[in-house]
Amino acid sequence: MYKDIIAENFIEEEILKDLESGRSKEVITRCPPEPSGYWHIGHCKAWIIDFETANKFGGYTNLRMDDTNPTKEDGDFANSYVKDLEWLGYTPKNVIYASESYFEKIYEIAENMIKNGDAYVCELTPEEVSNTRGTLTEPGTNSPYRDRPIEESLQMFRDMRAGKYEDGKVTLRAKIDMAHPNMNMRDPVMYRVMRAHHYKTGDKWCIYPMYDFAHPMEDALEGVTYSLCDISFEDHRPLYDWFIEHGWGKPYPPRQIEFSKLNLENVLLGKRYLKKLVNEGKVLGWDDPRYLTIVGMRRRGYTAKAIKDFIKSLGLSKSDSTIPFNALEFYVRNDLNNIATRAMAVLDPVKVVITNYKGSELCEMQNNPNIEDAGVHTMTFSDTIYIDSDDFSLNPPPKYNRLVLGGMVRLKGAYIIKCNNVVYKEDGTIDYLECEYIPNSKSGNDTSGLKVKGTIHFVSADNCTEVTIRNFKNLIKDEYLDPSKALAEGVDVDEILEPDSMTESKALVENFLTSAQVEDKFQFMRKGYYTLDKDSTKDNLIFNHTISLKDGFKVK
RNA sequence: UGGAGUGUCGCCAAGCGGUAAGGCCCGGGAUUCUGACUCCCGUAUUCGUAGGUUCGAAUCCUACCACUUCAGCCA
Repeated sequence: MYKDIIAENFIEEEILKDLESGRSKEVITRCPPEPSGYWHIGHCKAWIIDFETANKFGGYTNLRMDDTNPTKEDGDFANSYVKDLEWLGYTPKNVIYASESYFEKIYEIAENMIKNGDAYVCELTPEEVSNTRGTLTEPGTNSPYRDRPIEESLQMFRDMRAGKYEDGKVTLRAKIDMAHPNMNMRDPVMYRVMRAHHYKTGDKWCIYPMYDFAHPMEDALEGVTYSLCDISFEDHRPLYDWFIEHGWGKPYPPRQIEFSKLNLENVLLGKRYLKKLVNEGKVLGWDDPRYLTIVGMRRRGYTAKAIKDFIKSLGLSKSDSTIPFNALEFYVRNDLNNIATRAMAVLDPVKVVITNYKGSELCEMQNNPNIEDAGVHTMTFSDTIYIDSDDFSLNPPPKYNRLVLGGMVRLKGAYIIKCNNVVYKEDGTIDYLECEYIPNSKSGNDTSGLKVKGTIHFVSADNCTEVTIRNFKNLIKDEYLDPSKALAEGVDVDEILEPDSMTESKALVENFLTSAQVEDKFQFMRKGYYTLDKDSTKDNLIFNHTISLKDGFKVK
């Protein structure tokens, strides 16, 4: 059944080899978040790989909360993952809480390992453990408790569970090799004493397994065959394999394979920094449209398809890479172009009076010219309209084919107009433009024979509503390609933040937009893509500027 | 002489001994009632460096160089 599968990346190649050699029989993966923060685009890469890989080989993926540290976790996060995954279009086969499903079994495995002489209870303090670990170039030294009798360790471990030791006093350690060149193999801690209320298991446990021990056991107990993770766990693989061998020891063991993580230029992803900005009120929340969290991107107007297409376009490798932000934007525009409803919106209005026209009439407007059956909606053309200020110029640059004094331009979906006069206010600014329309030039019925170079958008005074637009710039100043690194090096948060990265402005939009629902996506013609924000009220619609259209017009 | 990993176009990335895919970005052109979309065309004599093996190497061998990463009772 896998014979006709063609591997498209190194992970799939490895899987294929395993399947052929009989090392594994099926492809079951897991997406294992620790419920301690919101997901961002970096996590997305991992989840996409987990789901797409399993799916390709006819397997499945579980969502498993890797909740082994109660001091950092919260059930609300766990719930958010289920929602995020659903939005991304992935359905986990099972939603599992490691604490709830595996803690008892992992404990049993630990006892067995003690009995087999593979683990011992150590009474070194955290500081002593650290001091005896050695350095990158020097071996560590054995714990004085390393060779205590098995029976003694077993009893002490049971006492640990029974709550007879204070937090931090004792640990269960794997007996491996304190001189191992890989620091992870120098008798790593398997269990620590920690009295903290767990969001799932409450106060049932006062000892909790460490990630390095718990993860492989969870994978094995769950039947996961491929534990795909980012490259930072590469050094842990020997330990993963050691625990599988000494703690599990059954056929078809799970295999960990690592891939490089996603880095984006100029984007802040560090959990603690995102949290800091949220707490200090510098952003709207975890779902701030400037954040690359799943909820943030969603609120901004990015689509799940765009995010997935982007990540898939990157390919899969183990080399360090940092992707320019515009690579993501390409896929956002691409998808939005296909699904966004077209609408007219004037962001900076200039009033235009059509001197040879009275009243109003309806015009048809395609909802989406790229989709055959997207239908049309009507808008009105009348004697008073608004156009955008940058579509009119008194001193036009070369090749400017919008409206100029004495020139003609087409109003998208309506008539060709000619500007005859500019009426000024007392302060010298433009009050309004006097234009004439060409009667037989209506879109769809144009018999004027006129050819105009430009087409601009407009909104009719009798058919428009004022709305609020939220405009975004990158949260981080351009010069900080790696903001997390800058922060880690001590640069102040306020220094790396782009001032005024979110601004509000007003716009005049077609009336039909008043029936838009939150997250509905529109293309404001010739401007960009906008999404209705959840902060909208009946009287004040707020549109988030998702992304601009590409602008091929270059002055000079 | 700690360990592990990575080095192919500005950014990603195929390539798996037979003579450098593709995408993004960029440049040029066509089309256009969105200066969008779409469509053409262009962009590495060269694969971290130096040797070697071979009829033939980005692919094999040797050495070197650069970068990333690991010393939580975090995950």
